[in-house]
Amino acid sequence: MPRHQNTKEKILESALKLFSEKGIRETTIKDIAKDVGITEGAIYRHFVSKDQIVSTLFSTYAERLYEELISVVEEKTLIENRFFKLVKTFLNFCFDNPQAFKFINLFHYLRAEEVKNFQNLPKDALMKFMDEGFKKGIIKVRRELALAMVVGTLERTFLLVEGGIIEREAGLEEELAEVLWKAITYQ
Amino acid sequence: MPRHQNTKEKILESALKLFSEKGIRETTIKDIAKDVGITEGAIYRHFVSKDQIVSTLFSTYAERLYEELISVVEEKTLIENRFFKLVKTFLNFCFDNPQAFKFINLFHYLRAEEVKNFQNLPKDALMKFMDEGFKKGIIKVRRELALAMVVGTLERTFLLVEGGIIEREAGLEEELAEVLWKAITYQ
Amino acid sequence: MPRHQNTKEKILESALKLFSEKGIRETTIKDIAKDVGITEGAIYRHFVSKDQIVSTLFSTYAERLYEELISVVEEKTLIENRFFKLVKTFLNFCFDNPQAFKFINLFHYLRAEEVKNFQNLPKDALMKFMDEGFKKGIIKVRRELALAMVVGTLERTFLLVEGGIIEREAGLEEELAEVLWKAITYQ
Amino acid sequence: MPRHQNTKEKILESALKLFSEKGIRETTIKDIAKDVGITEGAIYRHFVSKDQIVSTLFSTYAERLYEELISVVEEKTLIENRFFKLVKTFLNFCFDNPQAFKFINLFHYLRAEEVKNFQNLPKDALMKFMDEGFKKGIIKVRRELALAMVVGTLERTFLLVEGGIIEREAGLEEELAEVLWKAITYQ
DNA sequence: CATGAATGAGTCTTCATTCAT
DNA sequence: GATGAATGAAGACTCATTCAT
Repeated sequence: MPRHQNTKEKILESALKLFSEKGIRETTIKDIAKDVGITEGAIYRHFVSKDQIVSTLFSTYAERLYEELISVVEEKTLIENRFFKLVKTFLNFCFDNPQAFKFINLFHYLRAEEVKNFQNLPKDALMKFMDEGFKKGIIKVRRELALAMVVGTLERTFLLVEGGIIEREAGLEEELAEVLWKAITYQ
Repeated sequence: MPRHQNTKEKILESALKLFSEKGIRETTIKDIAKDVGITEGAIYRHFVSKDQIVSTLFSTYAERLYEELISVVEEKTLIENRFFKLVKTFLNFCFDNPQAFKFINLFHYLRAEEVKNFQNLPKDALMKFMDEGFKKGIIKVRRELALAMVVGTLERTFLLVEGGIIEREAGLEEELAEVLWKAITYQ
Repeated sequence: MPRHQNTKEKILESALKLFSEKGIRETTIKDIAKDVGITEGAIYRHFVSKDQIVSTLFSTYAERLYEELISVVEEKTLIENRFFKLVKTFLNFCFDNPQAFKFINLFHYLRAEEVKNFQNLPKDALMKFMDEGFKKGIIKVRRELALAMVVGTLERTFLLVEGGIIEREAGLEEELAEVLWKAITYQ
Repeated sequence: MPRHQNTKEKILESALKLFSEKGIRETTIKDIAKDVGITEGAIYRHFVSKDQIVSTLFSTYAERLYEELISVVEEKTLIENRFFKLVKTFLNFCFDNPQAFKFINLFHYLRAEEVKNFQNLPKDALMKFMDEGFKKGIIKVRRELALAMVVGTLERTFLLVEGGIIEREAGLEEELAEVLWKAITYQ
């Protein structure tokens, strides 16, 4: 009868892994419990419901990505430098937390309405950046399209890397950042 | 949009609607039957299982989009013209069949492994195009990144339109096509 | 695989029996299903929840007793005759539906608050009678106490018969009616 | 009403309150522990099981009421006086320990069989009294019915007071005692 | 004595699927 | 082809009880 010190963390970890691999509904509490190495009932000492686990994961990781992005956006450096750093930060987050990133996307698909209840979403940070660039006349494409382009490209790149179609090699971030920067700032 | 030809079609139509709105697992056979206006048992006259409905929907729509794209790719016209037409075709498909497009994406998230069993996926058509453009030296960005950029941008644009963040106005397709074309062909 | 014509009735019957014998919470859906001869899932084709079974039983029997009592109360006969008939009706109901009567009492103990949502409760019929008798000056004890006396005595008599302490012999109703009538109409 | 002497007493107090308010099965060990201000495990330092708490409460209060009643029954005073005192004692117990009285009744409904294992139940004291009165020719109604009448009336009066239908005013006991005494001793 | 995490056996409920009609 | 009652295998959640600390 093991007594873990950090069961709550382990539950979140296992849940994230399973949710991102199989889907939320298709992952059972039993699956999670088994992965953690405890019994189903024990889960409920740490979370009141499966849904709370789901919400906790979403808000945790969505906010974490937002924080990382917004701190770059708010740096007092040249906008172009910040853009390059932003792309790097975004992709690093994806590759460092592939399960979290997939889960965030899945959550958006399955709980579109619920997403609106959360604040500080990653796209808010990026939108702020596009806003600034557009107002300063540096970004030429209107900010919504610039957002779609940057987020869409980075997200799809990540998925293609995951799918084995793109190889993750050094310099990928710079390559993408450069292409994207030109794309949104062309004269 | 076909109108209630026969029961089998109606089932697929209702299922697609519900799957895209609520998710696959969260839509029951009863939900579908009720939406069609028949009873649960009747569904099984037309499909051997819920899973068959899911697979049928995926292959139908993934293939339909592929067909539309490949027919443009294989046209004997100037590559730039084909690119503009490709963007238009892709976005038209999304906006004409938003449920189908959302469902295809959802399927990719929940059944990543299964997707590999299908042939003629939309990305294959686009990949073929990028391949040609890259070999001809017109597309400068390597084809995988060009694919990520185009697909990602278009997909994300659709989602932002759905989310009410981008407005769908006339000229949107041209605007995007232009930006994307420049982005992947910059010298 | 038997197909019953009146499964819903059988469920109510089995549930009433088990609830009155063991209590509501201590009777499981499985117990009921087993008693009916079906599986647990089948219960839910007829009732949306266990609670609906409970409520249905309460309202059915509470109302049935009320109907029987009120029809006597509203007869156009001598008040004393009506009283005798009322006692007989009440006891007959108890002895004919001992499970229902026990269940009604149990429900009162466990769901006191919920009882207030129901209309046409047995006590309302009796209260109406006491009211009339008191206003006419025939019943001397104030109506609330008369109600307590009559209901309390009859209920307790039933329970003592059930417990084997009182024997249910012919004339019991008249004996009780006589004593109670004297008790509430003494000069 | 004793005030928090020791943990064991506090547990019994909280359990009695919760059982009478919500029911036995619907009150959890955690509920009790929280009400006492300790944790679940601590309960088991004082009682081997939830059931032991239940039994302890029943025997404690059933016996307490029995003791109070029997001591009146066995007084060497005029039978009529003792009857009046008996009614007062019974009602006082109800009003002073409403939770205990409700719990005793609930226990009777849910554990009818088990009740037979207990000795010195309240009704035994009253039965002894009725027996004496009947043998002496003072009580004219046979003792079982007299018991049903007295217990039923008092119990129902208590419940109607609890339900807000009868007001508990000074003299209520005498009023009831008088009516009941006449009822069981009429010529 | 007390804590509270964990167990494990339920309990209610859901739902894809079957099948008698 | 259609119906809808029934099955049966989960699934989420509960809770009395145990036990390491």
